[in-house]
Amino acid sequence: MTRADDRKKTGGKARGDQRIGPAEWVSAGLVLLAKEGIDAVRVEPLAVNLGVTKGSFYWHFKDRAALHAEMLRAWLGVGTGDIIEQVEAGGGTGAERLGRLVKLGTSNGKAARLETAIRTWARSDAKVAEALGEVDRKRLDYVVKLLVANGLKRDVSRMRAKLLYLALIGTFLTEPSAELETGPDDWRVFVHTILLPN
Amino acid sequence: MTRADDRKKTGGKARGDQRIGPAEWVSAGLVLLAKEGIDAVRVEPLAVNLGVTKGSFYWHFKDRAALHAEMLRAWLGVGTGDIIEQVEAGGGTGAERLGRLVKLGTSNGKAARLETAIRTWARSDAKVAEALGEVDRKRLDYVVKLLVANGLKRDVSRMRAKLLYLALIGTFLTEPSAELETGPDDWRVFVHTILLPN
DNA sequence: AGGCGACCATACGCTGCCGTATGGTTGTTA
DNA sequence: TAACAACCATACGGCAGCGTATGGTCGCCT
Repeated sequence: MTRADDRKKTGGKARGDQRIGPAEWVSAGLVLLAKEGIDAVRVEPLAVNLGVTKGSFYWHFKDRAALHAEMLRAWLGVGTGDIIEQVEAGGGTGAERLGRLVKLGTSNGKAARLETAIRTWARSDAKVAEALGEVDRKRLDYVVKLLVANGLKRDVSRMRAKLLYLALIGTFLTEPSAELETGPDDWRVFVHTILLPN
Repeated sequence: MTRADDRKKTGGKARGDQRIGPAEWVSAGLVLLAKEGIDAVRVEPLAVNLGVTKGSFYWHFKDRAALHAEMLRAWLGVGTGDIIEQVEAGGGTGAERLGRLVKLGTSNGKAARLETAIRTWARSDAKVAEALGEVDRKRLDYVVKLLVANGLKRDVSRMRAKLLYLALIGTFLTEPSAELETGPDDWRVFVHTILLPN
């Protein structure tokens, strides 16, 4: 709307505004998904947001569902490996890695909201549920590995990892709550509890 | 639709089908909320579901927002006090009560889905967020009380209660996940971990 | 210069939902 | 039984969003 008007005013020249490709639609879609959920990810509002019209969208995508699918694919790329790689890259002992993992998992409020939206989305879309299950499995396995490296027995580690991971998801959902505000200090205590000898 | 036709076919007599009052709308609204979220709680689909038309709705409610407000009020009635009273009514030691609390909190899959939907709802509605904060505060205080009764120190109890409660909310959100399936046995271990001496 | 493909705007019909207006049907009460 | 209130159906105008059709505007290539 605005940018389109600008282009008209300047005589149709494509001044500073670059073209809108699939990546821009996906990115804007993820922002909207995080804010208002999957069924708020609609074509025309997104078009207004990007300063184009639906004509652009239906050139790059078959329909609304195609965008949703691409959004899921995009999230899977950064949702699984990124954090683990970041933690591993830092090195250090098991406890240090565990601390970094929690810190990375809890510091990004936007990523938390996005993940919650995807988890909610998974309830109405089997494809999303399946993909999310894979992500959960990989993450859980990694946490278990860290706990085992910290001296806990394998079966105990499984339960403790589950408890910690579920609590992490819990904070994602309760993010804007004053009562359940969970800061870095809280997480230090949580990790300490998780690492307690049996 | 169907029931209205039935009534016409039988000559207008109000046979077995009772009238639809505000309570029925609220109840059906909560079912839909649990299934598809707050912005799926729409007037006309609900009307079809209840076998009436919108004419009925706008007699009992001012608008859609009024129904949402009543739904929140209805949930607050059963969301806070009910479980705590049920746990307290059973008596027993602190550990026994804690076990019952977790059992009650995790056994109702429908209540879990509803609560998750309300938590998501709270992100876009300040009134809901405030009410939910109150619920969280009361529940947390109760869990802390149980942990203190079990011999844990007050500050430790606060952290452990938070951890346990967050994990509970986490299971609500991950309910239909095979990877994070959390059964009664898991919860027994969780409670055992929570009760570990510092 | 002309043509071609990539990209976007515009206009259209369709559907689902909101809230209002209005009239019909039921049960109750004088 | 006549009037009244409670309750519901029907019809309406309006808006938002979907997907399609079609034409316009760039850059590039020959």
